[in-house]
Amino acid sequence: MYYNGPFYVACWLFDPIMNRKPVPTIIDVARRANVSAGTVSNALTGKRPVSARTRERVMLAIEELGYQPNLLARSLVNRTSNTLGIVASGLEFYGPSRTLVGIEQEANALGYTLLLDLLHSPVTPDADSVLDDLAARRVDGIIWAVHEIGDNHAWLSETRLRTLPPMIFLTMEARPGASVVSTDNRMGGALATRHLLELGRRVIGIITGPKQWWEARERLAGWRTALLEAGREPAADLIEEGDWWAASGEACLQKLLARRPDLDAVFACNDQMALGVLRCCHARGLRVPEDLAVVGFDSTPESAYFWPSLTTVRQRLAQLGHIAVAELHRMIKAREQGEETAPTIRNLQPSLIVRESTAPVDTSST
Amino acid sequence: MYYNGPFYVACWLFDPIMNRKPVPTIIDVARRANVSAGTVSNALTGKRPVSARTRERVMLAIEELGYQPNLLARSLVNRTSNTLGIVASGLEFYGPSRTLVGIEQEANALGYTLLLDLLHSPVTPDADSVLDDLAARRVDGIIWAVHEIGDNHAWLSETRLRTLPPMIFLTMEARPGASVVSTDNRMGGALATRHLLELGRRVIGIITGPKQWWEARERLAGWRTALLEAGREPAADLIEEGDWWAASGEACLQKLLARRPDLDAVFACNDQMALGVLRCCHARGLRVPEDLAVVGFDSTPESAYFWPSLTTVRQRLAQLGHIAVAELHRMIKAREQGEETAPTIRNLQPSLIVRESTAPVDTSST
DNA sequence: TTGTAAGCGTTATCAC
DNA sequence: GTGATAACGCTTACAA
Repeated sequence: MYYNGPFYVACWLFDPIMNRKPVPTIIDVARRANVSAGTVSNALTGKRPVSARTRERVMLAIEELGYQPNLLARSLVNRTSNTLGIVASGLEFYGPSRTLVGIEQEANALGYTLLLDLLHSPVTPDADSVLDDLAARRVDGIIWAVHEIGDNHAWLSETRLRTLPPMIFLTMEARPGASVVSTDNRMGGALATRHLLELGRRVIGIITGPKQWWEARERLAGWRTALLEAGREPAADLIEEGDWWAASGEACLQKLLARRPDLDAVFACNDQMALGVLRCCHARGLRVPEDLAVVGFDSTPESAYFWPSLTTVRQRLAQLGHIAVAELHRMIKAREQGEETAPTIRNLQPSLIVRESTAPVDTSST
Repeated sequence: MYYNGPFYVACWLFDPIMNRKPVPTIIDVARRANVSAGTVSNALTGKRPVSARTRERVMLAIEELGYQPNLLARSLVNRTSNTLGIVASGLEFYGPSRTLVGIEQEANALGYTLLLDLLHSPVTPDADSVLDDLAARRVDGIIWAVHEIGDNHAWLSETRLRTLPPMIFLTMEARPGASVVSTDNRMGGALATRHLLELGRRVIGIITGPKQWWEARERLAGWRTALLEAGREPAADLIEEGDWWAASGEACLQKLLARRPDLDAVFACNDQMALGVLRCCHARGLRVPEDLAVVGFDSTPESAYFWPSLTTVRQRLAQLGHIAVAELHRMIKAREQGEETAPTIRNLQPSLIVRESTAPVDTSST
C-alpha cells in the first residue's frame, strides 16, 4: 500500500541507531490506523475536522507505535518553528540569570521553546555568526540580552535588522529602528542619591560600574542629576570606577576616603560592590550608617542579610524578561499579518528598598 | 530550467512576510551560479570535492542573494540537529546558573546549540511532556539538570530511557541505566566538619537544606560520618533543617542556640544560609570565629567578602557542566556507531576554602 | 567534477 | 470527512 522505495530500506539497514527499530513516522501511524497521513495530521493538529471513530483509531495507533511527530519536518512546511533565539551573557551574575528566568516563563506561556546562545565575550561579540546561526535555524524571533558595553552594538543597523527575524533588545540605549526594553537606570541612580540627600548627607560619593557599560553611565548620570537638583556639585573626586565585583567596592572606598575623609555616604552601583564597601567599613571601624550611609543597586536576595542589611534599588528583572517576550510576540504576530510595527521603547521604573544601611532607626530587614 | 510549481507561487503570494522578498533557497543559489543544487550543497558542506571555479561562483551567488541554509531542512534529511536539550530549574540561584554556563561553553565548543527548558516546579515536574517535546524536536541528546527533590525522578526508568535520545543526569543519586555526574556532596560535608573538628571545636551543629533534597541529605551524611570518625555523636539536637535561603540560616541558628548554648561551630549547608548565620551572630554579639566558627557550602563569589569572610566548600560547577556535555557527546557518538555504552557515574571532588570565619589568625580573603 | 532525482517527515490543496 | 499528491529546502546515491 505504501512503499517508500529503496532509500527507505537503505536507511533502515544503515540506521545510525542499529539496535533500535526505526523511529515511526506519520505514515506508519496512518497505515496502522488504516487512514491517510493527512488524516492523522488533522487528528493531531485539529486544523480540520475528523470523525470521532477515526480519531480514536489514530490515537490508538500513535499510542501503540510510540509515535512522536517530527517538529523539524512540521516547521519546515509551516515556515515557523515556535522557537525564540536568545543571545545573552554574564549568566553567572544575578541580574542576567534572573532575567532569563523571566524570559523563559513568558516564552513557555506563549508556546515558544528557547534556543540559547551565550556570548563568551560580551565586549566584542561575534554578533553576525550568532545571529546568522539563529536565522538559519529559522527562529521566529530573537532576544538580544547582552548588556551594552563599549561599541558592542556597532553591528546593529536598520539594514541589518531587515535581514533578521523580529528582534528585541534588552538594556540598551535607544537606537533608530530597534525595539528596546530596559530598566530606567538613570532614575535608579537618582532615587538612591535623593534618598541620601533627604537623610541630610552632605558628601555623597559614588562607586560606578565600568564606564564602558551604558548602565553604569546611566546610574552615574542619575547621581549627578540628583546632586544638581539639590544644588550640590557632583565633584569628580567623589567618583570612583569599579568593575561590579565586591573586591572593587572595597578598593574604591579606600580611594574615596583617602581623597575625601569627610565622605558621609556612598552609592555603590551594585550590591556586590556595596558588600565590598561594607567589608571595608568594618575593617576600618566605620559605623554604617552613622559614619557612612551605603546604598546598593539590584536588590539581590542576599542584600537583605548583609550586616547591616542593605538599602538598595530594585529592578524588576523577571518582569523585564516577561515584557520583552510579550513585545517580541506582538512583533512576530504583526509581521505574520504583514503589518509593519513601529519600534517600541519601554523603560521600567525601579524602586528603592530602604534598609539598615541608611536607616539606623528601623531594624526590620525587609 | 527550475520551476517549483504552483505551490511556490502561492507561497510567494501568501507569504506571511509580505513586504519582504521570499527567503532564497539553495535552488535560487544554484540557478544564479548556473550549477545544480547538489553542487551548492557540496560547496557548502565540503562533503564532496567541488572545483575552485564553481565554488567561487557559488559563493558569489550566496553573497549576492544573502542566502542562509535552512538548518531545519538540513536536520530533517541528516537525521541529526546538532542540538542538545537541557532541562533545568532554580536558575535564579548561583549553582544552577553557573553550571548552565559551563554546559553552554562545552556545547558550543562541540558545535551544539542548546534548547532550554526550565521547570517551573522542580518538585513535581511534568517530565514527560518536556521530554516528549525535546524528542519531537529531535535533539541529539538531553541534559537533565534538575536537582533531585523528593521523588521528582520517579518517571525515570530504563524502559523510558530507551524511548529517548542519549541522556545525562546532573546531581542525582545513581540509578540503574542512567549516566550521572555530580559533586560528591557527602565528601563536601565531611570536609567541612573535619575542618571544624581539627580546629578543636566540640559542639558542631548543622543547618541542612530541605531533607527532601538529595544533596541536602548527602551533606548531612558527610557531617555524620566525620563526627563518627572522630568518636563524636551526631546528636539530633545539633541538626536544623533550613530551606537554602538566608532567612532560614538566621532562624535555624536561633533554634540551635536555644537548645545548645554550648554550640561552638556550625556548618551551614550553603553560603546563603551561612550569611543568615553570620547576621544572627552579629545581632547577638557572638564573635565569629572565636565564639562560633562558621562554614558554608558553594563558594559563591560574595562569600569572600562576607564579614567575616566565609570558610566554604567549593564545587566546580562549570566543570560539572563541561563534563556532563563531554560525556553526553561521547554517548551520542557511540550510539551513532551503533555501539552500546555502559552508563557512567562521575563524582567530582569538592575542596575546602578556609577563610576568616574559621581561621581568626589569617586575615587574607582568598 | 557535476547533474538528476529520490527521499527526509510533515502539511495543504483539491478532488471525491 | 477522507485520500492522493505536491510541496517545504536540503542531501545523497547513481549516472554521466
